[in-house]
Amino acid sequence: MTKFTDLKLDPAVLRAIADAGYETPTPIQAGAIPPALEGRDVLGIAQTGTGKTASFTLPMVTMLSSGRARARMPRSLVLCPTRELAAQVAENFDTYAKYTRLTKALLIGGVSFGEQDKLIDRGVDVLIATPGRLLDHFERGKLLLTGVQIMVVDEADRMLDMGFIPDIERIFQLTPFTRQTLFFSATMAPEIERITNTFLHAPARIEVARQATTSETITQKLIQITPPRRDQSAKAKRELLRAIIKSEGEACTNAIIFCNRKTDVDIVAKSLKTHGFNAAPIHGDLDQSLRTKTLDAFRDGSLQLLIASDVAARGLDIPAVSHVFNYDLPSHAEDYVHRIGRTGRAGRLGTAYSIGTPADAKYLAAIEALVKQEIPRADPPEGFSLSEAAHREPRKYDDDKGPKSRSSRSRSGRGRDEKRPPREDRAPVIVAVEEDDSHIVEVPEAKRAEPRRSEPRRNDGPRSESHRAEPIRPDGPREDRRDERRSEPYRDSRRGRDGGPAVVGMGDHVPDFLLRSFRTTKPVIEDKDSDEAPEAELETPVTEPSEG
DNA sequence: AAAAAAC
Repeated sequence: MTKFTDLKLDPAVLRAIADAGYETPTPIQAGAIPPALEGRDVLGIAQTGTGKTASFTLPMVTMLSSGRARARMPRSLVLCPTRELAAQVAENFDTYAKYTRLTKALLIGGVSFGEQDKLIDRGVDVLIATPGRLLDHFERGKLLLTGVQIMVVDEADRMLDMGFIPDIERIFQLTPFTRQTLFFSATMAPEIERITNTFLHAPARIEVARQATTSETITQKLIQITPPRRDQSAKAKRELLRAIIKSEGEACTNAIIFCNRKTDVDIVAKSLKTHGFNAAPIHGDLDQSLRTKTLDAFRDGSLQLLIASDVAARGLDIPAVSHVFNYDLPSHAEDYVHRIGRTGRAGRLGTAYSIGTPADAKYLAAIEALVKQEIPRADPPEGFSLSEAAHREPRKYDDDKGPKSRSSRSRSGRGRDEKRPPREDRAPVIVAVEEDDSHIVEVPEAKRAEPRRSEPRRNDGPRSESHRAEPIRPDGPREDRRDERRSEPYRDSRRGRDGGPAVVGMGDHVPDFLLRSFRTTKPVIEDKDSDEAPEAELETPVTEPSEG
């Protein structure tokens, strides 16, 4: 098995890796580092949690260790979709560049320009940025990108979701043609494919899925309630959430509670605090310094419950949490996987509860279609009852629609499916979860991937016509390069079966834990009479959001 | 029904 020491990394980097306690690269690292060190472009198709960050950090530190930065001309550039991810990449550089003299700057929004300007002026080897702030600096004339030798795009598909692609294209065009590009995405949506065809040159393509093992340690439960009135739904969900947290007792050492909307993040956080829980919100509308502080508190254990939007669903380096709660079922099915993947890491046990209401039926269907598994149903904690006349048994609404929840629930998956099939360009079913991104994880040989089968694609036709935004490159017209790519051993697996060992990974692998049948377990209630509630619960209801 | 990111 390959060791880091076999990878031609700089001795200073190897020392830092050894200090961090790692010996064996993950599949994405083993696949991406050698071509990166040869100066080739890399297209890494990998999820968070595969050791992706180190797969570009390590070769970058190695390649940049000779040479020196000039004022305002960074030698390399890493683009990340969120501020937290960018900060995390920066920490990664600190870890692996500690025995070198490389300098770095973190350019993210929400913090003042002054410090960032100073660093840029002095000259940095590595610039880590979110696209908006980077372009902001550029437009202010503080930054030259013509010295960029290596450019990394991290989580490209998320950039796509967030509408960053025009910015990314622009940034590509501001950097020299001769740069080396390391490009990472969890999926290859057509738009992503277009970008890579346009800006990557004969990339080595490495594809891996997350390791399945630790997912086996996640117990999933879905608790469905049907509030009698729609405008009571939020309140009922908060009550249920509290009841679940209490029923878990000591087992819940720390948890992330995901909501779909920022307003709900605030409301739920406030509600939990009011009821005496140690809780704090995090989402994109909060001040950056508060975001950082909250995350730090959660990491060091002084904060027990983190209520989060999907800003925290992916990529964030958060220590293993005992529980994940989906206050809302996510509207993007893949986010379910990302969210519950925040628990059950590193072989520890984790529990993921989701709260469902009739309004979430189509989200639930999409999630279960994606993971090809029913989420095990569970009853609300014993003793839980909705306030007012709410019942947990689904019952009909007062309008003339009739009863709809119970019978439609189990079937809704299939039925919905036909109407709205999962988009083809979505992720292949890559599910599972495990170590955080910033660590290098040892993957047992047995867990390594089988080669991905090439999958039939329906329309390969006119797509290539859309590559008109082609920059002029010194190395000749587009056709030439396309031919070159065709003879490339690492080329796109979908275009040929004889590509050799190009693809490493388990892209279509469905982890065992999703295929085995679940036992529906009832929450264990130790003390049946535990009605005792913090006094706050009785007196301070949280203001109901105006709904509808 | 949304989140994220620039001021």
